[in-house]
Amino acid sequence: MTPPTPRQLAREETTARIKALALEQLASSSATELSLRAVAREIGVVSSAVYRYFASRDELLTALIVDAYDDLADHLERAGRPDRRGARRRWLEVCGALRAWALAQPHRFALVYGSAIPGYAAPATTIEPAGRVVRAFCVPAAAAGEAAPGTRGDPLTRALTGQLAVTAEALELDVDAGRTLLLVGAFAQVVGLLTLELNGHFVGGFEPADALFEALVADRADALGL
Amino acid sequence: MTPPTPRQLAREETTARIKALALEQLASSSATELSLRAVAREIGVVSSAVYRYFASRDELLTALIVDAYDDLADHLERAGRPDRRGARRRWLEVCGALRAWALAQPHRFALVYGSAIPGYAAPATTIEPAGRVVRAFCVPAAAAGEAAPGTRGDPLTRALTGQLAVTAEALELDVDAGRTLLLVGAFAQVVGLLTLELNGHFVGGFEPADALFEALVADRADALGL
DNA sequence: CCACAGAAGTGAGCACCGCTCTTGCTTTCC
DNA sequence: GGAAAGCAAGAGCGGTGCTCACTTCTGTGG
Repeated sequence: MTPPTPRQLAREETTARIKALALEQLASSSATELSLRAVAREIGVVSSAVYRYFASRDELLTALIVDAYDDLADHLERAGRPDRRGARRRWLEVCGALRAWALAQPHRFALVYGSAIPGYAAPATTIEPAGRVVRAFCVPAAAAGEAAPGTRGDPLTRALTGQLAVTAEALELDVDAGRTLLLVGAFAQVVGLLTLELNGHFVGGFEPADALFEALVADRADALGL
Repeated sequence: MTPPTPRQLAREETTARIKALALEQLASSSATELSLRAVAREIGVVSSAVYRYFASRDELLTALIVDAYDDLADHLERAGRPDRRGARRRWLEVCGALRAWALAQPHRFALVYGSAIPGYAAPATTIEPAGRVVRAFCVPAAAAGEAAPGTRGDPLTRALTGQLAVTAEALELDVDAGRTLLLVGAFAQVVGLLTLELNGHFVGGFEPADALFEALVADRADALGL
């Protein structure tokens, strides 16, 4: 392994600067308003120079998305790390961490869980870090507890059971189909709540939405037998 | 009431044409890509002429959003209209109608429940039709059934109970706090599921997501005592 | 040590965008 | 019939993403 040349170092630093500046700009506007030209202007370089680092605006966006997934996964893993707290407590805190992260940087949440950018098709690069997030979300709730969805005795269809098994497998989670179903449902609920909250659908009703969020998360913890 | 002059008629027709074309364009790209100029080009008019009908791009978007809410609310109301079907069946069909609507016109779903457009702040005009939607979602589940969230005996906080009551009041629903909580949770879950599904987060896991959706909705129906 | 390949940065340019403003034409209303 | 209001046109401003031919810089191998 040859040591990195100064040039490589410079390149990495410039790349990081571009990403940081882009993120900053994103924070004060929105995904649509990310302007390569503005970023270039701010790092004191002509717009076309940025294309040495990112082939297109979409590629920059993708880099930011991957970073966001990774950062979020880190947060969740930290909040859910195994320790003396009980499983319920840990899971509740993971949910809280997810909301805190989303509230602190709504633009990043929108980037990963908001509506798709124009023609933008998420490249395969993003699916692994995206998986890390939902894995971190599920882990504390996977270990302990007995529970099954209350599907009034209707057994899950074979197809669904299969999909659930595949998903659990892909996330390296050792949980049965019923529990996986509940976990996916809980994740969707949290994403939905945050989507609604961040987009102002709760204005006039739930503001702040802290209590609402906590009550619903507690309800899901109960259902999961935590 | 004087009869509408030809000019007024023409104006309405042009307005409708603009909206229709804009929607069409939206369907094949995304909210970001709605171009006033392209719309103008397509109806065979110079770009500045469109500003006689909508003061800005945002105003056009707002009009489309209101239309979308109204259309969705119509669909849900139709799916949930009281009849010989039981409450459970009706509510399940409302959920199904919501998903069907979203799958059939993902761009419109993104418009109303996706991440906020750039600097766009939803004007007050949108909150009433938005309310219609969630009301239609709740109505079939409001009437019958006994159920409470499984918050392990922890009573809801006073603040939350208040918020829930205000919300139920605003939606003209006669339901207690616990039930309102579950309904809001169910709505968030459905929105979350659709957000994830439409943005490709289920690729490789749940595809199609029909069975997943149905199982989770059935689970919520159980919790609601339907 | 220094020439030279390749990387980094430049600047002009293309086609597009939202939006404004002036300038005429047409319809409505008194 | 004439004034007022509505409508469309077209030029223009400042912005966007992206390309390309060009120069400047720099690290390395002979």
